[in-house]
Amino acid sequence: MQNKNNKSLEEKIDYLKTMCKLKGMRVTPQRIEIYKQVANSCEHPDAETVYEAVKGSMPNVSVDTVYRTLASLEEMDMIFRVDNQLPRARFDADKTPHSHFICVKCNEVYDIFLDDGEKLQLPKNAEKYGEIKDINIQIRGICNKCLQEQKNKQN
Amino acid sequence: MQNKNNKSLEEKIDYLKTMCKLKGMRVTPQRIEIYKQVANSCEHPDAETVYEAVKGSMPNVSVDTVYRTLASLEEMDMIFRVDNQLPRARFDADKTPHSHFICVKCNEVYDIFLDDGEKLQLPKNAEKYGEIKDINIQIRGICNKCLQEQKNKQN
DNA sequence: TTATGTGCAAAGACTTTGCTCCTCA
DNA sequence: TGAGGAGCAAAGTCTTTGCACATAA
Repeated sequence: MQNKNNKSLEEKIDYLKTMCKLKGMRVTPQRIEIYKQVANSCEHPDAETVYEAVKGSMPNVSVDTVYRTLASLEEMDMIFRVDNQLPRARFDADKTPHSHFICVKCNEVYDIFLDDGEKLQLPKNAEKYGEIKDINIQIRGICNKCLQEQKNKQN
Repeated sequence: MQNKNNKSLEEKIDYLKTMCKLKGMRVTPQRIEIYKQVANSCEHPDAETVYEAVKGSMPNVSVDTVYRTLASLEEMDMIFRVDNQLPRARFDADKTPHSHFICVKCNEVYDIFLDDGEKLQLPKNAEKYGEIKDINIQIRGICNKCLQEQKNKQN
Protein backbone atom coordinates (compact mmCIF):
# COMPACT_ATOMS: atom_id res chain seq x y z
CA MET A 1 0.00 0.00 0.00
CA GLN A 2 1.25 3.38 -0.97
CA ASN A 3 0.92 6.56 0.92
CA LYS A 4 -1.59 8.48 -1.08
CA ASN A 5 -0.66 12.09 -0.81
CA ASN A 6 2.36 14.24 -0.27
CA LYS A 7 2.18 14.45 3.49
CA SER A 8 4.34 11.72 4.94
CA LEU A 9 2.90 9.13 7.25
CA GLU A 10 5.16 10.40 10.02
CA GLU A 11 3.75 13.89 9.66
CA LYS A 12 0.25 12.53 9.77
CA ILE A 13 0.97 10.59 12.91
CA ASP A 14 2.53 13.63 14.51
CA TYR A 15 -0.63 15.49 13.69
CA LEU A 16 -2.68 12.74 15.25
CA LYS A 17 -0.61 12.97 18.42
CA THR A 18 -1.03 16.72 18.56
CA MET A 19 -4.76 16.42 18.06
CA CYS A 20 -5.08 13.77 20.74
CA LYS A 21 -3.30 15.94 23.25
CA LEU A 22 -5.38 18.92 22.23
CA LYS A 23 -8.59 17.01 22.83
CA GLY A 24 -7.44 15.36 26.04
CA MET A 25 -7.24 11.95 24.48
CA ARG A 26 -4.43 9.55 25.06
CA VAL A 27 -1.94 8.54 22.46
CA THR A 28 -2.08 4.76 22.52
CA PRO A 29 -0.27 2.34 20.24
CA GLN A 30 -3.66 1.00 19.09
CA ARG A 31 -4.81 4.44 18.06
CA ILE A 32 -1.65 5.03 16.11
CA GLU A 33 -1.78 1.71 14.35
CA ILE A 34 -5.42 1.99 13.47
CA TYR A 35 -5.01 5.52 12.17
CA LYS A 36 -1.96 4.43 10.20
CA GLN A 37 -3.95 1.78 8.40
CA VAL A 38 -6.62 4.19 7.31
CA ALA A 39 -4.25 7.05 6.54
CA ASN A 40 -1.88 4.97 4.50
CA SER A 41 -4.39 3.13 2.42
CA CYS A 42 -6.11 4.15 -0.80
CA GLU A 43 -8.68 1.44 -0.38
CA HIS A 44 -11.17 3.08 1.97
CA PRO A 45 -10.92 0.11 4.28
CA ASP A 46 -13.77 -1.11 6.42
CA ALA A 47 -13.45 -1.94 10.10
CA GLU A 48 -12.75 -5.59 9.42
CA THR A 49 -9.96 -4.79 6.96
CA VAL A 50 -8.38 -2.37 9.40
CA TYR A 51 -8.65 -4.98 12.10
CA GLU A 52 -6.91 -7.61 9.98
CA ALA A 53 -4.16 -5.18 9.04
CA VAL A 54 -3.58 -4.03 12.60
CA LYS A 55 -3.40 -7.61 13.82
CA GLY A 56 -0.22 -7.94 11.75
CA SER A 57 1.70 -5.77 14.17
CA MET A 58 -0.58 -6.12 17.19
CA PRO A 59 -1.93 -9.65 17.34
CA ASN A 60 -3.88 -9.01 20.52
CA VAL A 61 -5.89 -6.09 19.28
CA SER A 62 -9.63 -6.65 19.38
CA VAL A 63 -12.37 -5.78 16.91
CA ASP A 64 -14.19 -3.62 19.35
CA THR A 65 -11.11 -1.51 19.87
CA VAL A 66 -11.00 -0.98 16.15
CA TYR A 67 -14.62 0.12 16.11
CA ARG A 68 -14.17 2.33 19.13
CA THR A 69 -11.03 3.87 17.74
CA LEU A 70 -12.49 4.47 14.31
CA ALA A 71 -15.37 6.22 16.03
CA SER A 72 -13.11 8.45 18.08
CA LEU A 73 -10.87 9.25 15.12
CA GLU A 74 -13.99 10.22 13.26
CA GLU A 75 -15.10 12.42 16.09
CA MET A 76 -11.72 14.15 15.99
CA ASP A 77 -12.16 14.68 12.25
CA MET A 78 -9.04 12.65 11.61
CA ILE A 79 -10.91 10.20 9.44
CA PHE A 80 -14.22 10.22 7.64
CA ARG A 81 -16.79 7.69 6.81
CA VAL A 82 -17.13 7.20 3.10
CA ASP A 83 -20.71 7.90 2.74
CA ASN A 84 -22.35 4.92 1.27
CA GLN A 85 -25.17 2.48 1.30
CA LEU A 86 -22.96 -0.52 1.67
CA PRO A 87 -23.43 -2.91 4.54
CA ARG A 88 -20.03 -2.09 5.99
CA ALA A 89 -18.84 1.37 6.87
CA ARG A 90 -15.66 2.35 5.03
CA PHE A 91 -13.20 4.98 6.11
CA ASP A 92 -11.00 7.57 4.50
CA ALA A 93 -8.34 9.75 6.05
CA ASP A 94 -7.82 12.00 3.08
CA LYS A 95 -8.82 15.55 3.88
CA THR A 96 -8.27 17.05 0.45
CA PRO A 97 -11.66 17.72 -1.05
CA HIS A 98 -12.70 14.88 -3.26
CA SER A 99 -15.74 12.89 -4.21
CA HIS A 100 -16.33 9.20 -4.50
CA PHE A 101 -17.35 7.01 -7.36
CA ILE A 102 -19.06 3.96 -5.93
CA CYS A 103 -19.64 0.97 -8.13
CA VAL A 104 -23.08 -0.51 -7.63
CA LYS A 105 -21.91 -3.87 -8.95
CA CYS A 106 -18.71 -4.59 -7.04
CA ASN A 107 -19.02 -1.95 -4.31
CA GLU A 108 -15.56 -0.60 -5.06
CA VAL A 109 -14.97 2.98 -3.99
CA TYR A 110 -12.85 5.26 -6.18
CA ASP A 111 -11.61 8.70 -5.24
CA ILE A 112 -12.45 11.48 -7.66
CA PHE A 113 -10.14 14.42 -7.22
CA LEU A 114 -10.87 17.77 -8.71
CA ASP A 115 -8.76 19.19 -11.50
CA ASP A 116 -6.60 22.19 -10.71
CA GLY A 117 -8.77 25.22 -10.29
CA GLU A 118 -11.95 23.19 -10.50
CA LYS A 119 -14.42 24.04 -7.81
CA LEU A 120 -17.86 22.65 -7.21
CA GLN A 121 -20.63 24.95 -6.18
CA LEU A 122 -23.22 24.14 -3.61
CA PRO A 123 -26.95 24.20 -4.09
CA LYS A 124 -27.90 27.81 -3.36
CA ASN A 125 -30.47 26.76 -0.83
CA ALA A 126 -28.15 24.62 1.24
CA GLU A 127 -27.37 27.30 3.80
CA LYS A 128 -30.98 27.82 4.68
CA TYR A 129 -31.06 24.51 6.49
CA GLY A 130 -28.35 25.16 9.00
CA GLU A 131 -24.64 25.38 9.54
CA ILE A 132 -22.75 23.36 6.97
CA LYS A 133 -19.98 21.15 8.25
CA ASP A 134 -19.02 19.21 5.19
CA ILE A 135 -20.11 18.16 1.80
CA ASN A 136 -20.11 14.76 0.36
CA ILE A 137 -20.54 14.13 -3.30
CA GLN A 138 -21.08 10.60 -4.20
CA ILE A 139 -21.45 9.32 -7.69
CA ARG A 140 -22.90 5.89 -8.11
CA GLY A 141 -22.60 3.85 -11.23
CA ILE A 142 -20.90 0.89 -12.82
CA CYS A 143 -17.14 1.06 -12.79
CA ASN A 144 -14.99 0.41 -15.85
CA LYS A 145 -13.86 -2.93 -14.54
CA CYS A 146 -17.44 -4.18 -14.18
CA LEU A 147 -18.45 -2.68 -17.52
CA GLN A 148 -15.63 -4.64 -19.11
CA GLU A 149 -16.74 -7.83 -17.40
CA GLN A 150 -20.28 -7.29 -18.63
CA LYS A 151 -18.97 -6.96 -22.19
CA ASN A 152 -16.88 -10.08 -21.87
CA LYS A 153 -19.89 -12.06 -20.74
CA GLN A 154 -21.91 -10.94 -23.73
CA ASN A 155 -19.33 -12.40 -26.14
CA MET B 1 -48.40 13.44 5.66
CA GLN B 2 -48.57 15.55 2.58
CA ASN B 3 -47.85 14.52 -0.92
CA LYS B 4 -44.64 16.26 -1.69
CA ASN B 5 -44.70 17.13 -5.33
CA ASN B 6 -47.16 17.92 -8.04
CA LYS B 7 -47.60 14.39 -9.31
CA SER B 8 -50.58 12.87 -7.58
CA LEU B 9 -50.25 9.74 -5.56
CA GLU B 10 -52.59 7.99 -7.97
CA GLU B 11 -50.35 8.86 -10.87
CA LYS B 12 -47.36 7.56 -8.99
CA ILE B 13 -49.08 4.31 -8.23
CA ASP B 14 -50.12 3.94 -11.85
CA TYR B 15 -46.51 4.40 -12.78
CA LEU B 16 -45.52 1.75 -10.27
CA LYS B 17 -48.02 -0.66 -11.78
CA THR B 18 -46.73 0.03 -15.26
CA MET B 19 -43.15 -0.48 -14.16
CA CYS B 20 -43.99 -3.73 -12.40
CA LYS B 21 -45.63 -5.11 -15.49
CA LEU B 22 -42.75 -3.93 -17.60
CA LYS B 23 -40.28 -5.75 -15.43
CA GLY B 24 -42.33 -8.88 -15.06
CA MET B 25 -43.08 -8.22 -11.42
CA ARG B 26 -46.44 -8.64 -9.85
CA VAL B 27 -48.61 -5.85 -8.57
CA THR B 28 -49.40 -6.86 -5.03
CA PRO B 29 -51.26 -4.89 -2.39
CA GLN B 30 -48.13 -4.97 -0.19
CA ARG B 31 -46.02 -3.44 -2.91
CA ILE B 32 -48.54 -0.69 -3.47
CA GLU B 33 -48.88 0.10 0.21
CA ILE B 34 -45.17 0.11 0.84
CA TYR B 35 -44.48 2.29 -2.16
CA LYS B 36 -47.30 4.61 -1.12
CA GLN B 37 -45.70 5.16 2.24
CA VAL B 38 -42.36 6.14 0.78
CA ALA B 39 -43.81 8.11 -2.10
CA ASN B 40 -46.19 10.09 -0.01
CA SER B 41 -43.86 11.00 2.81
CA CYS B 42 -41.41 13.85 3.06
CA GLU B 43 -39.68 12.17 5.95
CA HIS B 44 -37.34 9.77 4.19
CA PRO B 45 -38.71 6.94 6.27
CA ASP B 46 -36.66 3.95 7.32
CA ALA B 47 -37.85 0.36 6.98
CA GLU B 48 -39.28 0.30 10.48
CA THR B 49 -41.29 3.47 9.92
CA VAL B 50 -42.65 2.14 6.65
CA TYR B 51 -43.51 -1.10 8.39
CA GLU B 52 -45.42 0.68 11.15
CA ALA B 53 -47.27 2.82 8.65
CA VAL B 54 -48.21 -0.09 6.43
CA LYS B 55 -49.48 -2.06 9.41
CA GLY B 56 -52.19 0.58 9.74
CA SER B 57 -53.97 -0.69 6.66
CA MET B 58 -52.43 -4.17 6.51
CA PRO B 59 -52.03 -5.50 10.04
CA ASN B 60 -50.61 -8.81 8.86
CA VAL B 61 -47.74 -7.42 6.84
CA SER B 62 -44.35 -8.58 8.02
CA VAL B 63 -41.07 -6.71 8.41
CA ASP B 64 -39.24 -8.92 5.98
CA THR B 65 -41.79 -8.16 3.30
CA VAL B 66 -41.08 -4.50 3.86
CA TYR B 67 -37.35 -5.08 3.50
CA ARG B 68 -37.79 -7.26 0.46
CA THR B 69 -40.18 -4.83 -1.16
CA LEU B 70 -38.01 -1.80 -0.46
CA ALA B 71 -35.16 -3.70 -2.08
CA SER B 72 -37.15 -4.55 -5.16
CA LEU B 73 -38.54 -1.03 -5.47
CA GLU B 74 -34.99 0.20 -5.27
CA GLU B 75 -33.91 -2.20 -7.96
CA MET B 76 -36.70 -0.87 -10.16
CA ASP B 77 -35.45 2.67 -9.51
CA MET B 78 -38.80 3.54 -8.00
CA ILE B 79 -37.22 4.54 -4.70
CA PHE B 80 -33.73 5.43 -3.59
CA ARG B 81 -31.74 4.98 -0.51
CA VAL B 82 -30.85 8.27 1.10
CA ASP B 83 -27.19 8.05 1.37
CA ASN B 84 -26.20 8.44 4.96
CA GLN B 85 -24.05 7.05 7.70
CA LEU B 86 -26.87 6.30 10.01
CA PRO B 87 -27.52 2.80 11.22
CA ARG B 88 -30.86 2.57 9.48
CA ALA B 89 -31.35 2.90 5.76
CA ARG B 90 -33.77 5.63 4.80
CA PHE B 91 -35.70 5.85 1.56
CA ASP B 92 -36.89 8.50 -0.82
CA ALA B 93 -39.18 8.17 -3.81
CA ASP B 94 -38.60 11.65 -5.17
CA LYS B 95 -36.92 11.53 -8.54
CA THR B 96 -36.51 15.25 -9.08
CA PRO B 97 -32.85 16.06 -8.63
CA HIS B 98 -32.18 17.20 -5.12
CA SER B 99 -29.61 16.97 -2.41
CA HIS B 100 -29.90 16.24 1.24
CA PHE B 101 -28.97 18.21 4.30
CA ILE B 102 -28.28 15.77 7.09
CA CYS B 103 -28.07 17.04 10.62
CA VAL B 104 -25.19 15.50 12.52
CA LYS B 105 -26.93 16.21 15.83
CA CYS B 106 -30.45 14.91 15.38
CA ASN B 107 -29.94 12.88 12.19
CA GLU B 108 -32.82 14.63 10.50
CA VAL B 109 -32.71 14.56 6.71
CA TYR B 110 -33.87 17.64 4.79
CA ASP B 111 -34.40 17.82 1.06
CA ILE B 112 -32.57 20.59 -0.72
CA PHE B 113 -34.19 21.37 -4.03
CA LEU B 114 -32.50 23.38 -6.69
CA ASP B 115 -33.73 26.81 -7.65
CA ASP B 116 -35.28 27.21 -11.07
CA GLY B 117 -32.60 27.00 -13.68
CA GLU B 118 -29.97 26.04 -11.14
CA LYS B 119 -27.89 23.11 -12.23
CA LEU B 120 -25.08 21.40 -10.43
CA GLN B 121 -22.05 20.33 -12.35
CA LEU B 122 -20.17 17.11 -11.82
CA PRO B 123 -16.49 16.75 -11.11
CA LYS B 124 -14.93 16.69 -14.57
CA ASN B 125 -13.14 13.47 -13.83
CA ALA B 126 -16.20 11.55 -12.75
CA GLU B 127 -16.88 9.95 -16.09
CA LYS B 128 -13.46 8.40 -16.26
CA TYR B 129 -14.42 5.89 -13.62
CA GLY B 130 -17.37 4.29 -15.33
CA GLU B 131 -20.97 4.71 -16.29
CA ILE B 132 -22.73 7.12 -13.96
CA LYS B 133 -26.11 6.03 -12.65
CA ASP B 134 -26.87 8.72 -10.15
CA ILE B 135 -25.41 11.45 -8.09
CA ASN B 136 -25.86 12.04 -4.49
CA ILE B 137 -24.94 15.30 -2.90
CA GLN B 138 -25.04 15.23 0.79
CA ILE B 139 -24.45 18.21 2.96
CA ARG B 140 -23.81 17.49 6.57
CA GLY B 141 -24.08 20.03 9.28
CA ILE B 142 -26.16 21.23 12.18
CA CYS B 143 -29.74 22.03 11.33
CA ASN B 144 -31.47 25.23 12.37
CA LYS B 145 -33.54 23.44 14.97
CA CYS B 146 -30.46 22.06 16.70
CA LEU B 147 -28.63 25.38 16.39
CA GLN B 148 -31.55 27.01 18.15
CA GLU B 149 -31.50 24.43 20.90
CA GLN B 150 -27.78 25.00 21.39
CA LYS B 151 -28.43 28.71 21.77
CA ASN B 152 -31.23 28.15 24.24
CA LYS B 153 -28.99 25.99 26.38
CA GLN B 154 -26.35 28.65 26.51
CA ASN B 155 -28.80 31.10 28.02
C1' DT C 1 -2.32 7.97 40.78
C1' DT C 2 -6.38 8.06 38.11
C1' DA C 3 -9.10 8.83 34.26
C1' DT C 4 -9.00 6.72 29.75
C1' DG C 5 -8.43 3.04 26.95
C1' DT C 6 -8.28 -1.96 25.93
C1' DG C 7 -9.67 -6.84 25.64
C1' DC C 8 -13.03 -10.11 26.28
C1' DA C 9 -17.43 -11.82 25.83
C1' DA C 10 -21.92 -11.08 25.23
C1' DA C 11 -25.69 -8.55 23.53
C1' DG C 12 -27.73 -5.36 20.32
C1' DA C 13 -29.64 -3.39 16.02
C1' DC C 14 -30.74 -3.91 11.51
C1' DT C 15 -31.35 -6.87 7.74
C1' DT C 16 -31.53 -11.28 5.21
C1' DT C 17 -32.82 -16.08 4.31
C1' DG C 18 -35.19 -20.75 4.10
C1' DC C 19 -39.25 -22.66 3.87
C1' DT C 20 -44.15 -23.15 3.09
C1' DC C 21 -48.28 -21.47 1.72
C1' DC C 22 -50.64 -18.06 -1.01
C1' DT C 23 -52.00 -15.35 -5.01
C1' DC C 24 -51.56 -12.57 -9.19
C1' DA C 25 -51.56 -13.00 -14.10
C1' DT D 1 -51.95 -23.33 -12.78
C1' DG D 2 -47.51 -22.01 -12.02
C1' DA D 3 -43.94 -18.68 -11.01
C1' DG D 4 -43.32 -14.88 -8.17
C1' DG D 5 -44.54 -12.99 -3.59
C1' DA D 6 -45.81 -13.00 1.46
C1' DG D 7 -45.55 -14.53 6.21
C1' DC D 8 -43.20 -16.76 9.81
C1' DA D 9 -39.29 -17.78 12.34
C1' DA D 10 -34.68 -18.18 12.66
C1' DA D 11 -30.16 -16.82 11.48
C1' DG D 12 -26.89 -13.58 9.72
C1' DT D 13 -23.85 -9.50 9.70
C1' DC D 14 -22.04 -5.56 11.40
C1' DT D 15 -21.51 -2.89 15.47
C1' DT D 16 -21.93 -1.62 20.37
C1' DT D 17 -21.71 -2.27 25.38
C1' DG D 18 -20.54 -3.77 30.30
C1' DC D 19 -17.09 -4.96 33.01
C1' DA D 20 -12.46 -5.70 34.83
C1' DC D 21 -7.83 -4.98 34.01
C1' DA D 22 -4.10 -2.22 32.00
C1' DT D 23 -1.75 1.99 30.93
C1' DA D 24 -0.65 6.86 29.41
C1' DA D 25 -0.03 11.23 31.49
